Parts: sequence; structure tokens; C-alpha cells
Amino acid sequence: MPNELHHELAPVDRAILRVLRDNARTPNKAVAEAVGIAPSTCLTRIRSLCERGVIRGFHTDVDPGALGLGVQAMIAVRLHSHAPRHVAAFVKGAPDLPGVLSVFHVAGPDDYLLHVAAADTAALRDFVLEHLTAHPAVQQARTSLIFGQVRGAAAGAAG
Amino acid sequence: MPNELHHELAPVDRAILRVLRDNARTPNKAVAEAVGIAPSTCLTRIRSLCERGVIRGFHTDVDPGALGLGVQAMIAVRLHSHAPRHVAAFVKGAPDLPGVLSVFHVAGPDDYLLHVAAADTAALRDFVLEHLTAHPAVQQARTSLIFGQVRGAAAGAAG
DNA sequence: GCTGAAAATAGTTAGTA
DNA sequence: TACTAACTATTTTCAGC
Repeated sequence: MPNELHHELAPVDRAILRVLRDNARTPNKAVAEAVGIAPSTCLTRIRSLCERGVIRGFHTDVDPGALGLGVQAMIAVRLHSHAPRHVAAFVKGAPDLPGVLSVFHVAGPDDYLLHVAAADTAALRDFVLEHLTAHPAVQQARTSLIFGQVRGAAAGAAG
Repeated sequence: MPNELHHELAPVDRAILRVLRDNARTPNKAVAEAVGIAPSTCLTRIRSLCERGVIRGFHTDVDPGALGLGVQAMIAVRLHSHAPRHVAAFVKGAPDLPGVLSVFHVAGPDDYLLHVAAADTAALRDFVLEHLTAHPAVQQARTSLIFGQVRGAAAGAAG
């Protein structure tokens, strides 16, 4: 997470972000009204926020179950400290593995946390065996089934 | 995650979701063009997807660093199996704790994973001490600093 | 950098097959 | 259910402050 805070965020910008965080499809005009500035000004600010990297994207939250992905899991992955080549390959490829929602690089005994979705527990098992256990960089993979997930109040920054 | 799949998702709907997943602010007209249907039809389908709960929301991905939240952590929380009253209270309040991005209810030795953001490591420590360690329902809290996070290719469903 | 109005573009509804 | 077309609203640009 490369983070250069060139200058503090203006209160107006914070207000804009608060609105867009909860509904990214809020029309520009409505955002402008909510924060008390002209639509044209609001548009300029939103663009600026995007260009400065404060806004990293607008995403639609889709129910994975509707896409046939009925189960989710958090998988703690420990890598071999040797074989840096393999490790680099794994890290590069992990986000593109099928069903991977997010990859967290963490401190501590585990190196990575993979948040994944799969059709069912059988598919989840296959995912772990095929893409994790079998990978030369992976030393250990501990899978925790996710019963449920709730977005926090601070979500949006950054889910 | 309550998931009733009444009927399979139409290919058009899947196409619409693919477009909106990567950019939730894509104008309806552009979505319609991309998937090859009329704007009015597209609007109807998107609304239907929202009503059926397939689309759960449109969120803006904000750089937490820009908001003064410089560090993130994944905290594994183990609760006391007794004292169900306290447990219920904790679970209910957890998403609203300051800086909480997401709460995962997981199977296994740990009960919950809290994805949190804080201003700095001192603030993170205070968060753990004040809201977790001190809580009567919490038996143990293991904090793992997050070095970095990458969205997976399947993200959007559901991050 | 903000505003406000004009021009361009998009969202929405109604009517029809 | 999807389309065309008319209507309404919004986005976006730009000259002036």
C-alpha cells in the first residue's frame, strides 16, 4: 500500500467520499447537493480524487451465491522461505486463481491470507489441493470456512 | 449468507454484472451497449438484480491512507463459549467499532476475523486493548499486521 | 477554484410487438 | 420480455467572477 499524503484531504472531499462510499452510483448532482457545492465543482473534485488515487475504484458488490459460489473460506498460507523464485511466482499468480476475492499479505507466522469463494465444499477442497498444497512455494495451507461476513461501518476504506 | 437460488442467472445478467463489477459507475447506456441490449431493458435488468439481492450494493474503494488510516490488520478473535449474552453483544457491535472494515464469522479455533484500519500502530494497539481484550466476551485476540492487499480476479463477488 | 447557464448526453417512462 | 421513441433529467463544458 504505497501511501504518500501530499496534503490533507479537504472536508468537502471527505464529505463526497462519505456519500460515494455507501452508494457509488449516486448521481453527481445528488452528491453536490448533499455536500453543498455546485454540480460542476463536485465533478471536478471527484475527478481529482480519482486522479490522486484517493478513490481507487467503484465496485459492485455481487452476492457470490447468485453466481453459483455457495461457500467462502479464508485460507492462511505459509510459504517456504527458501525458493524465492517459486514464492514470487505464487504471489504474482494468486490473485488470478479461480474464485480468489482478495489476497492479504500479512505479518506473523502465516504469510498470506486468501479470501476465496467456491461452488461448494468439494470445489473448495479441489482449489486447495490443486492450487495451494500442490504449489512448490506453499509450505502449509489452513482453511477456515466462512459462515458469514458483515461489512464494517468504516468499509469502503478499503474493502 | 442467506442464499436462495430461485432460478439460474441469465447470461445477459452475468454479462451486466461483469461490467458493473469493475466499474460500478458505468452509465446504464454503456452497460447496455456492452452486453448488446437496449438501455431500457438494461435498466430493468439492473433493477431486478438489485431487488433480487444479486447486487448487494455499489461501493467506492477509497484509499484508507488518504483518510489518515495508515495501517491495517487482520485480527483473529476467539470468544468465550459461555456467556452467550456477552457474545451476542460483541457480535452485534463489532461491525460498528471504529475502523472496522469487515467482520468474518469463521469455522475453526478462531470465531471471528476482524479486518480493521487504524491511524498507526499505536492506534491499532489501543483498538485491540479497548474494544477486544477488554470485552467480556473475548477470550483471545491475535493481531496480524497487513503489509498489503490485492483484489482477486473474482472480486466484486464479494469482497 | 467556484459558479451558473448552455450544449451534449444519459436516464426514464410509455406504448407496442 | 425486449424494443423504439418521446420525454425528462443529468452530466459536462466553458466563459466569467
